[in-house]
Amino acid sequence: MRRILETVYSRLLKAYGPQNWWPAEEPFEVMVGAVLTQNTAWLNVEKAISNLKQMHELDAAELLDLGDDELAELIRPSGYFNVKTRRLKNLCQWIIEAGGLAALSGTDTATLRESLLSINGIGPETADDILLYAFERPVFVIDVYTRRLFSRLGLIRGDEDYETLRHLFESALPDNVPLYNEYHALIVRHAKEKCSQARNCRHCQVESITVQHRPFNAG
DNA sequence: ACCCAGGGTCATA
DNA sequence: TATGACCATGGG
Repeated sequence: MRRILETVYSRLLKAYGPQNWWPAEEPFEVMVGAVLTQNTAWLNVEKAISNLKQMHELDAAELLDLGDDELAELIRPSGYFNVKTRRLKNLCQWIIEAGGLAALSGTDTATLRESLLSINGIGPETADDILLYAFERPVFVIDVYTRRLFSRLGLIRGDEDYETLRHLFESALPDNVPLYNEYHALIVRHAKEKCSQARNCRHCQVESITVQHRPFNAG
């Protein structure tokens, strides 16, 4: 498994180059973006974050001071604005109660993950985006693109539990934050690629991998 | 005019 | 446990 995952990674990297995620300037902006991008095109999230940054310093206390209607209006372009207003405030409240991001950065990864998941509106994927891209913890993010790519390659079925897949990838790969960072970013980059139907497009360079069966006498 | 995008929660069976 | 409804904008 490890071998094939490294092969896929190297092909992705060769096809698309480093993606240098997350597209944000600071950890709190990563966290906000992770909530706003739930089932939403990133382009719309950029508009919402741009609105927030124009009107306010981007920090938890500042967002909590906004009225719900005011915050909702600012993040309107990202869709689900009423739901996301609640979720953002839940996240901000959690940060404040914990004593800020600096205090949270001292928490071990498993505890931090459980704590994030206890926030209403933060599910496994959003939590892992935050853990990996804001707190720089070695957590492999599972999303629909990950399921789609690796089920196409015949490595998974695609409908496994989130935790099942996360553990599969994390146990097959070394704990390596830059690797997990780049891997997930490349999967998303790859998913946006439209296959031109022409042979040798970048999409097919990645997905045409043949899964090698281990010879019977190889141990 | 349609379709879906870097999900998650809640109610129901 | 497992489906289904719901949230909502903007780009292709």
